[in-house]
Amino acid sequence: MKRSTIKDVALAAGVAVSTVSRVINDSGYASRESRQRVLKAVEELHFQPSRAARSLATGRTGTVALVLPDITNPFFPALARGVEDAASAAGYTVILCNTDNDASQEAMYAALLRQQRVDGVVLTACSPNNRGLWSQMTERIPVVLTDRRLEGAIDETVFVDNVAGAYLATRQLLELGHRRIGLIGGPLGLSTTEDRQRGYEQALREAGLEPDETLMRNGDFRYASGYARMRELAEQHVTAVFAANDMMAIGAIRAVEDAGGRVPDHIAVVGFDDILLASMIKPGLTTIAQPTYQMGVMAVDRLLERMRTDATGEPRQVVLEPTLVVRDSCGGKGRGS
Amino acid sequence: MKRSTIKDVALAAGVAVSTVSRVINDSGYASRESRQRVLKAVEELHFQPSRAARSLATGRTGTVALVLPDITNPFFPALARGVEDAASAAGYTVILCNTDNDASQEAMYAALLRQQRVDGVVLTACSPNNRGLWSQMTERIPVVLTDRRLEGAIDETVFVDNVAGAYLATRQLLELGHRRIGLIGGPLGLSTTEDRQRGYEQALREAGLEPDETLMRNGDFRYASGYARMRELAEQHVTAVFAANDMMAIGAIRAVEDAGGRVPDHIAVVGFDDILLASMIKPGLTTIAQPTYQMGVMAVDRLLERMRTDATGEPRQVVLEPTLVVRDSCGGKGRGS
DNA sequence: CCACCGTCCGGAACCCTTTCCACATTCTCA
DNA sequence: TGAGAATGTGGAAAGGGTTCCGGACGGTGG
Repeated sequence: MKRSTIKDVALAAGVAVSTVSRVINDSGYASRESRQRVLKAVEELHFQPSRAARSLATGRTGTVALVLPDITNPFFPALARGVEDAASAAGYTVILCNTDNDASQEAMYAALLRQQRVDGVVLTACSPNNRGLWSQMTERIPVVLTDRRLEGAIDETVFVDNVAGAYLATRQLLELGHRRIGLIGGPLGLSTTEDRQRGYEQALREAGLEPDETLMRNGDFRYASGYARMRELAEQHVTAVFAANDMMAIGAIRAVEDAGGRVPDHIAVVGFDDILLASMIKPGLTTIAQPTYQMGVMAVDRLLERMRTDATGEPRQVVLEPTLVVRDSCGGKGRGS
Repeated sequence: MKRSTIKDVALAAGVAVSTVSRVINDSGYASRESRQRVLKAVEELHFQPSRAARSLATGRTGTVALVLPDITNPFFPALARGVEDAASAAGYTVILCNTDNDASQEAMYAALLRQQRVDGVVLTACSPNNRGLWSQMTERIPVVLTDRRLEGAIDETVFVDNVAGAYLATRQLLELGHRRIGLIGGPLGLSTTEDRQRGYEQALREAGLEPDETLMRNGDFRYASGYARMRELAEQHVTAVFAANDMMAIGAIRAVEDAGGRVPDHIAVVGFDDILLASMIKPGLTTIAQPTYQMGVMAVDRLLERMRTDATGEPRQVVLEPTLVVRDSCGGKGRGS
């Protein structure tokens, strides 16, 4: 049994294809009479318009791409849900692209998406390397950045104020009396890494402390690197650590415990992201909460806006406010979940 | 600057469109001479064939859908990576569909995917309710099930032997001397729930114990339900618990600790899945490892196979073997990571 | 020398829908 | 009542590829 086309419907309903098209798209005129006949035929024939044909005719695909480093990193699923829910509510389909933190993989996807003619892209770039590619893409297809900036390429962005977040985290530790506070930063070259480091330094300076290079290390946002950097920092006799994301913070906690120490008694830890995990581990992780899901939703909102207006209008930077969530890992007054 | 089409290329290369098509698809004959001219023109004009037009002409979209309950559940990202890597390697694009454990949402996606004319679907069904819909879809589009069965609808499946896994988990606890072993099962109606319960009961019976209804509870695979069920089971004086997934197991551990108990000293816990988290928490979670990533890869393999052969040939059931990973949460000999 | 085959290539039909245009009918209001 | 608007409809072009078909050409074997 072949799939029925708009022609079959037209035939069955005794009208022209153009009339059928008008009815199912609710555009232009159609009498009560023919509308009903068409609807009935559609029903009977189980007609489903072909997306491909429609795309070809309209030049729009009803598809947006979500490009991110690795969905396996617990930060991204929440973002993905936000993107998908918002896109799906607006009638769009989401295609998933994991770049695996690999610039060439990312470049491959960029090419693919051009060919696919996706209507928009939500991008968390894995490195600045493909700046050219993406900025070139923006000329045709709206792109909005989440989580990270991509300097000099795309200015349509949605993310939290990372400087402020890191500042909050560090100040929390300072207020608890810590003076030797280590930093486990993210990978070099990412705006998030830089911003969070800046917030950290800013808080220190404000407290009259000079940032100390020997207390600052860079990880790769993964558990194992948090664990390893913590070991190194322990030797520097830090009493507290701010980790640039929760996975590394959790790694750090485990490193302290494995070395026979206790968190927060011997070393206090604060993270960044507030992934689900943060409240499940023991001690509960004090961290900077990002409205991650919301970020995904807003990214799509901006995308839809730009798609509607044909990408005219100034790019906009949406900045969300991070908040401090106090749990047990930093000690002091905190006694949260 | 408009996008260039195959016609532009043909013009630039001084050949017919059909020749261009033959060259870029590497099908049919083309002389060295014209091949080079075409390739040069493609290069110069930055020609990218339109996916939509191609789909329309060939009837294939180069797209597979990944339908799952919720990417936010840490089990699924690994699966998703497997699916995406395999699909992408084969030149396919993955579209992401979160059903949010909602049958009507799932039905909505089923309809959408029909319209999209995806070439295949990797499905983790959220309930048996849409059995009809999916089995109907299978007539046109290959569907392979992962993680869960969908009785009487689709027989092309890839997942682990859940009975064996649960059996392993329970036997581990039995061998450590436990006799009052609680079960925190999954939601009713899922094959995984049933199978894991069966494996649990089987191990008990084999040890001469009769499964005790009062020690068996059902959760929803989420942390909070693990926590809550554990509280109930504690009142039944269990000395060990097998939770049907890791998230609930972690909830259970936390419940024990919050009640002042210790894991595994007072109550031993074994989970199922071996999500990344399992090795990061303290105590390390003893659990049944599933080759989740691999599952995704194999699902796509099966899909491609069925797509190639036009879905003829008997559906196949791929059964992967789960393995026991011993860490700290069950006590005894285990001293893993 | 002729028949046939393999190679090469262009023309045109086809995939399915949207949309523009033209025409016909009915309404509305001066 | 008649002009012009509003409404309803069908035909056909357009969108960008793939693929079938048939013709041209050169080589090979009988």
